[in-house]
Amino acid sequence: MRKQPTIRDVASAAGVSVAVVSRVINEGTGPVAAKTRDKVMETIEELGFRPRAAARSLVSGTTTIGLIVTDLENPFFARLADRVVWEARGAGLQVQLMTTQEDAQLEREILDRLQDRSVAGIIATPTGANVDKWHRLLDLGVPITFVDRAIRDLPIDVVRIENVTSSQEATDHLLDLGHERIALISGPSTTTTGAERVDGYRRALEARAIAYRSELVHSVRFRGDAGADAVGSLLDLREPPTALIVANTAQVRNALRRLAQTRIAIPEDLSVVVFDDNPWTELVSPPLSVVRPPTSMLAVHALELVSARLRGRVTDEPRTISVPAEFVARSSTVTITPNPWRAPHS
Amino acid sequence: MRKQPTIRDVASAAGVSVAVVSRVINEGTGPVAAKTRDKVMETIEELGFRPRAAARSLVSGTTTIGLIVTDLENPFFARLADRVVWEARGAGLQVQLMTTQEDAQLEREILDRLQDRSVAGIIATPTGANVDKWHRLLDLGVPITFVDRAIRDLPIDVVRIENVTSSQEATDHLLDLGHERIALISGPSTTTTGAERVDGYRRALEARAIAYRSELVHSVRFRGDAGADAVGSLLDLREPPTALIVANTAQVRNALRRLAQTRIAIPEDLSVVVFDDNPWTELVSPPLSVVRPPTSMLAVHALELVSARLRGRVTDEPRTISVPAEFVARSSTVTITPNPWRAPHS
DNA sequence: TTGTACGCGTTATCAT
DNA sequence: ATGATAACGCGTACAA
Repeated sequence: MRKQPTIRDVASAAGVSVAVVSRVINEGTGPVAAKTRDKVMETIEELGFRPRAAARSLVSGTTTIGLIVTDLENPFFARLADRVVWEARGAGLQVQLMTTQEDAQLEREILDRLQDRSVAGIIATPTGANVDKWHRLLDLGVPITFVDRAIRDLPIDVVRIENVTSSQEATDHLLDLGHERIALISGPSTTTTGAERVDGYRRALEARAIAYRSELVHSVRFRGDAGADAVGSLLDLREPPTALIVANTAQVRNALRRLAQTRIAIPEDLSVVVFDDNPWTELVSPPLSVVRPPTSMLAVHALELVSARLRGRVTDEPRTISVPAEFVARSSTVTITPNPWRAPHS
Repeated sequence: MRKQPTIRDVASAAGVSVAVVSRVINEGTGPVAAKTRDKVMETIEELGFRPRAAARSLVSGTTTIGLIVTDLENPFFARLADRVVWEARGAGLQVQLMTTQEDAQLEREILDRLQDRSVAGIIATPTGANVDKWHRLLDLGVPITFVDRAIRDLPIDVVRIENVTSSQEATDHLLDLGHERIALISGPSTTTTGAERVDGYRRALEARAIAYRSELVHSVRFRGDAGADAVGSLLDLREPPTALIVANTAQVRNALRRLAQTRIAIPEDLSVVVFDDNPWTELVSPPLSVVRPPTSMLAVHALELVSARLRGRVTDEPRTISVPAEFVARSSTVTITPNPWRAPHS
């Protein structure tokens, strides 16, 4: 259990002053004789000296950015986090990852903690609450970028999916196949993703003059098993849907599990489209038609935004970058057929 | 862009000394009059003062532990990370998450960085390299716990799965079903998980006096598409296997994808068992028989170990905790049948 | 080119 | 109960 050598230890061991050692470490900050530098480098190596980040960030700034996602079990966020970490490395930034578990109170604590750590920037998927905390961080000059979701009236950069278009496209696909009773399971209407996907769905319907039926639309929470419940009530409908769009990434698994427990055949009885960028969606049977969120793109853009503000001027207007999601038609969606499983009801 | 208030700002605003403010913040470190404390608390609230972690950790220690996993795209690690973060919160610890991408060089950098940050402890899935760095950290008195994998001859706590038993159990299951040509795709033999799972497989075979055939065993890397390649060469065998165990968590998806691209029917042509704790394994068709790693348990134990060393005496011998994995039989494994798809070859 | 000395924000020690 | 002040480890004007 040896004590960490300090810059002073190195200095005295090398027979120079701390200033010289400092200049050797952060090359370019001042002149150092080649010979002296070699000597210093050597002793640094020998003693295994490493400048402590804490002391360093006390005088200079931090090179750590905070990354806030809801939870890592959602493959969408897992991949997002993975990409952000990777990209950050390229930019010489550390990443402090935190998860809100979709809990506003937990998010509060996280934001406090990030402030304590004096992070240089934040990339987050906000719960929607804690506007005061966001304002405080903003006020402190911390560059912030929201990913996936946004909060209204907050001057913060946003990188998002083109939700309306994506949802509309998915709905159109089903309409093209002849479906009219199309169900939608989306996120909470308080979130931008939840609301906008319902909006896109609605527009697609309107364009074909098909009535919007509220009993077919479920805006459910991300946590819990609400996706399964929604499927349940949809199937219990007197006139069940012939197609289903699961636009709530976090609830895709639950919805599918519930479907698997019934006698419903996909796609014969029910065509299904899900919002998910998960490799498993093509491994299930039948392979699922999906709206694939451009996860990597979101990560890249988000990091670019904070990174830019980190270096550049902060006077810029908040920017919003919308990335289109790709619709991938697979085998879970087919032309509407007379619904055999509805027979028993009649 | 306001500057953060310091403890001095609070002190002068409240008309007291910094010492008092400090004592108010870390209650219990010294006597403070109730009246004074209220006054100080009030100004702290008013100014929005928060003690900076950097300055704090300069004099005291850190409350941050480093968590190193290979990558977040592997659901196993994603879940592990999620649980560790959660448990850590309960213990009042922050988590600094880093990913090695299975790259030894990257791991080196990460370990350096963790040292720079003066982390209070480390939980890691080591690549197997950088023994010198681990030794240094150990030497510095940093409590370390390895999860899932271990490195020989390093006095470090380990939380692991009972690999030999798990693998043996999976193999036994297939043997019970009458299979004799059982293929195994495992991790690199340089990793404990890779080697031990082959070992368990081997023991099961020996117990039934069935010859071990090396052409049926593939120890492949975690990264890349080696799992698919392995499946390819197994199917190209003159005498293909009738059963397959994919014991390489990271390669399960690739192996299954490759399988899906062929005309092989599961389980009719090939019984399949995979090591995976992923919800999707029961959503595919047929639902897969799996060896389910007790991910949450691993996380809990790992945190307990570092947490214990953090507070307690460091003199203890390194401990190893082995957690059994649960075998879940589903529909992808059946009694061996005459192999119809082998007919064309004969 | 090199060294000295101070500041960063906090905690802890010792007087008062 | 409170206050002054010395660390903690590093960066950096400024002096030599």
